[in-house]
Amino acid sequence: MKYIDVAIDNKSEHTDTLYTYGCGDDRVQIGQKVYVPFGLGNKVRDAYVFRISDKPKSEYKNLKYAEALDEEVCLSREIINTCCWMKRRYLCKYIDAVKCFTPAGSRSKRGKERNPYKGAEGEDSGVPELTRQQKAALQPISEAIGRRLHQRFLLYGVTGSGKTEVYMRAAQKCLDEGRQVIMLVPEISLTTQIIQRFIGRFGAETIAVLHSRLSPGERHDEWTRIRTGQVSIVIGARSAVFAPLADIGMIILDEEHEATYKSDMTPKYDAVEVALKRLQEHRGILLCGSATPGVSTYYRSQMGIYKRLELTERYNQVALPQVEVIDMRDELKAGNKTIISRALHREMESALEKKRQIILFLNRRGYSTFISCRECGLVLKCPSCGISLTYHKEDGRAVCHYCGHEEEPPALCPSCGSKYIRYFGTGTEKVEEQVNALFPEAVIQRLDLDSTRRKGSIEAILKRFKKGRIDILVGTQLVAKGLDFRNVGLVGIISADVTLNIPDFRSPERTFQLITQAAGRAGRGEETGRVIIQSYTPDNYAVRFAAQQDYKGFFDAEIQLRSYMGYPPFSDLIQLVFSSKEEEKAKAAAELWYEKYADALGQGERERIFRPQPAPMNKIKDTYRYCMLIKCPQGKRKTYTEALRQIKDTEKIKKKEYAVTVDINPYSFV
DNA sequence: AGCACGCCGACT
DNA sequence: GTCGGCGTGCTC
Repeated sequence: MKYIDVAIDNKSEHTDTLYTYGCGDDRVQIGQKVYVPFGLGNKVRDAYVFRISDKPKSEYKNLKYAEALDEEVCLSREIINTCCWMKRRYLCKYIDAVKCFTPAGSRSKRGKERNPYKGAEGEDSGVPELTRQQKAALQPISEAIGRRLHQRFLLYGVTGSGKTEVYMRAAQKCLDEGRQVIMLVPEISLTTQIIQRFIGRFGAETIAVLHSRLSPGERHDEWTRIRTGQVSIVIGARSAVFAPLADIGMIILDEEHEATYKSDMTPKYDAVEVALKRLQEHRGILLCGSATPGVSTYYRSQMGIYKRLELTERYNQVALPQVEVIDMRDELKAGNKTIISRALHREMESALEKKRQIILFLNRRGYSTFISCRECGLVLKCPSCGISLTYHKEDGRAVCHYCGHEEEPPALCPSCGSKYIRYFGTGTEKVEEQVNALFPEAVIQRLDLDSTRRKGSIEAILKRFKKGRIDILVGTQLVAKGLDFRNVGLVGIISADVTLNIPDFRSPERTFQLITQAAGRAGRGEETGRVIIQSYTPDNYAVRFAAQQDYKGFFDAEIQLRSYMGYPPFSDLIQLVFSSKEEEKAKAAAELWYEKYADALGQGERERIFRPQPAPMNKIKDTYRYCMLIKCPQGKRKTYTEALRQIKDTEKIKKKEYAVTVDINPYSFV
C-alpha cells in the first residue's frame, strides 16, 4: 500500500494543490496518470502522481483510493520536476504545466495521413566540407556534448554563414552519443528549407515534425513516436520544447531573438527558460542561433553565461548588400507625396530592367491605418475595443485588428453627416496599389495575413516567387524572415518608423532586427544586392546601426540605455493585467493588489512597482483592462514571485468579479 | 469548476 | 407540509 500525492485535472484555481490518495497498485510511479474519485460526488477524474510515500503526511479522515493506473501514460521524473518549476516561475497551476507535456487528442484513425513530412524525401545535398569558422564553432559544442556538460552557446552568425550545417553536425554528435535533439524554429511554414535539409541528412523515420496543421490524432501519434523512443530529432515551434524524450543531449533555438518563443496563452512560458530547466536535468546543451541576437542574450554571452561562437563570413564570400537610408521628410519637401521615394523608384526600375526580383516590406496590413472625417475630425473606432479601424479596400470593409470586428465603412460621417470621409496612413494594400500604378507591366504579389487567407498558403506564394513568376513581393514581416532566394536584387523598407513608434522598451531592438533581417534577403546569390530604408527619423540609432549592419554598435548603445533605465537584462519585468466587464471592478482590483504587493515587499521596493494604469488597449472585446508593471531587480526574482503567489492564494478565496493574469517578461505591452 | 448541503419563499 | 431557489463552502 502506497500513498500518492496527485494533481487533479480540473479547471479550478481552488483545487490547485496536491491531494493524497491511497494506492494499492505497487507499479505506480512518479509521473503516472491515475484515475481518482474526487469531491463530494466522487466523480472520477484524471490525476498525475507528483510524490509517492509509504506513510501519509498526516491523518486524513476521508482518505480515498486511486481507482486505476493509466497503463499508457507515465511522465518522467524530469517532466514532473519541470512542472513544479513552471508552477513557481509562471504562477500557473500544476495541471496547466502537465497539459503542456500531454497534448489533447487520442490515437488517430488509420488511413487519413495528412502529415506532409511523414516519409518525406528531403533534400540530401551530401555532407559538405566545413569552413574554418564552422569547425571552430563546432569544436566546443561537440566537446560539451561528449562530456555531458550542461552548457549554453550563442551561435552568432550573419545571414548565409551556414548556421544550419553547424546545427546538423552537433545533432549528429548527439545521435552518435545515443542521445536526442529538439530543434525549435519560430514558425514551421517559414522554415521548410531547414526541415528539408534535416530530413535529407537524417531520414524522415528518425525525425518528428510537430506543426500546427497536425490534427489532434496525428499530434497524438507523433508524441507516441517520441515517447517510445522511435525518433531522435524533434523539430517544431515553441511547444516542441515539451517533447517527452528520454535523454535530451541538445536543444537548438533557431532565430533565438524571435518573439514566438514566448507563449501568449496560459501558462505564459518562455521556451528558452523551459529548455534551460530541462537541460539542467538532462545535462544537455542549449544552442541558440541568430544573426541578430536578443540584447539580453548577447549581454549574457559577454558575461560568460553563454559561450559565444561567431560566424562572420558568408558562404562564397558574397558581399553584404549596400544599404541607403532615405529621409522621407526631404521627399515631401521636394514635392513627392507618394510613399515610394525617388531613390526607391529609381532602384526598382533598374532592378526590373536587370530581371532581378524586388521585396517591399511594410509591417502593417490593410489599406489605410485609420478612417477619419475631414469635416469634424472623427476617427472611426471599434465599438468593442475603442481602437481605430483599418480600411481593407479589397473587401471594402473597416476591420479591427484586435478583435476582428468588421463593418461597412460609412459613406457619410456618422457624427456630422459630412461626405468627406477619408482614409489615412499606409498598409500593404495601398503599397501594392501604388506600385501597380507605377509599374503596370510587373507581376506584383502581396504576402500578408489577408492575402494568404484568400489565395492559398504562404508556401504556395513563396514557391511562385522562388520560381521567378513574381517580380515584386509586397509584404509584412512574413517576408522578412528566413527566406533564402537567390535572385532578390532589391529590398525596400517602406517605413522603418512603424515598429519604432510602438510604446515598448524593446521597439528599438525589434526595429533593428526587422530591418537587418529584411535587408539580409537582398543579394544572397552571386551579385550584391541593394537595400533602401525609408524613414522619417533617419537619425534614430536603431535605424542608423541597422543601415550600417552594425550589430555590435547597436548593442553597445542599447545595453547602456537598458542599464540606465533598469530594463532587461538588468531586471525581470512582471506584468499583471486585471480585467472585468465593469471598468470600476478592474480598477479597484488593480489598486487593491498594488497596495497588497507594496506591503508584502516592504519599504525600499515600493519604487519598483508602478501604479496601475488603464492598459494601452484599455478595452478589448467589451472587457476593460488595467495593468500594473513591476521591475524586479536581478537576484530578487524568487522573492518577488513568491510574494505575488501569496497574494494570489489569499485573493482567490473571494468570489471573482475580475480576472488576473500574470506575465513574467511579456513580449508585448499591449 | 462542480457538487451537495442548507435555509428561505411559492405551490399542491 | 414540501419542492426547489441559488448562496456558501469544500474537495485528500
